[in-house]
Amino acid sequence: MSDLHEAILGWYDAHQRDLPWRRPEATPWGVMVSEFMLQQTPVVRVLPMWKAWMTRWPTPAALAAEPSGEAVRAWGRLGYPRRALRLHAAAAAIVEQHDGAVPDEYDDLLALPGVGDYTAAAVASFGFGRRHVVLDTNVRRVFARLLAGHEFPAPGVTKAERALAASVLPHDDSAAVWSVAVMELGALVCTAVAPRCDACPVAHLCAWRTAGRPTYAGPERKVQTWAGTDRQCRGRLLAVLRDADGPVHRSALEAVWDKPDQRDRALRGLVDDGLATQVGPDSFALPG
DNA sequence: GAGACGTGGCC
DNA sequence: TGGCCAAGTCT
Repeated sequence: MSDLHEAILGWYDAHQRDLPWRRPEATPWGVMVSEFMLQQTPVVRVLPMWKAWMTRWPTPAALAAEPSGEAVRAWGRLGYPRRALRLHAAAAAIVEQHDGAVPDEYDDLLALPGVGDYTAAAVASFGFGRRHVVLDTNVRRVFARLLAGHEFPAPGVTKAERALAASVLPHDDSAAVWSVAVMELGALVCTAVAPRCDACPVAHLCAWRTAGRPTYAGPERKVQTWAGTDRQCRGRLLAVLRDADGPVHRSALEAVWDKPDQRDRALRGLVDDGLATQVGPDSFALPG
């Protein structure tokens, strides 16, 4: 094992967080649910939701047996509620196509709704111990700095970047732990803002640090807009549906957004996306 | 490949 | 205070 691997695996062994989906008793389904919830969402906000979901829906079949609207409701304020819809659809596909067992093959995982390259690789690795390159925002940033000497990776994953990550992926059964260890290093030490190089186990090997931590010079990174957007409007409307016991009247939706055109557009969008249904001339609800 | 898609916390 | 950021996916 190289210095690089020994340093990062050793650091992980000593400093990893105790997260329930990483425990030995965690099931592949538990891993999969955690990966959906963790997409673009901090661990601290996922923890309570994951526990609630695993208690209520300990298997794909349990989730698939309920209406998709219940998944959306139980998603609460985690954000990106289409993830709840897709996780529900993925559970249904697992029941129908895989006898209720989360598939262990990358290609089978990738075919599920809401599962892209990252999630397929993560579930195969962390749920089944298989060997895959796992590229999330943490891993990409760690390798950009450590191996390429850049503060941040390029906006999109490049072939060279994937090849570089593959070149350091262990060939033995430590590959999955290696991937989660690099992710953890990115989450706790090699952070986007104010990285803690003084606490980094591979600072002595880091190309970015050796180069004097040059500031990012690549293409401008996209900034999310928020206030006043359709996205904010959708969030307001869906919150009303989610917090209601049954169908709500149009007036209850009108009360939370004062621009009629935008409100109507957002509501149509929610219906088109399957996050809401119109159940009467002027009433709406979560999908059944 | 750019843009849409939630939410909340931090410095 | 508000821009930035958090284990991405889909179109």
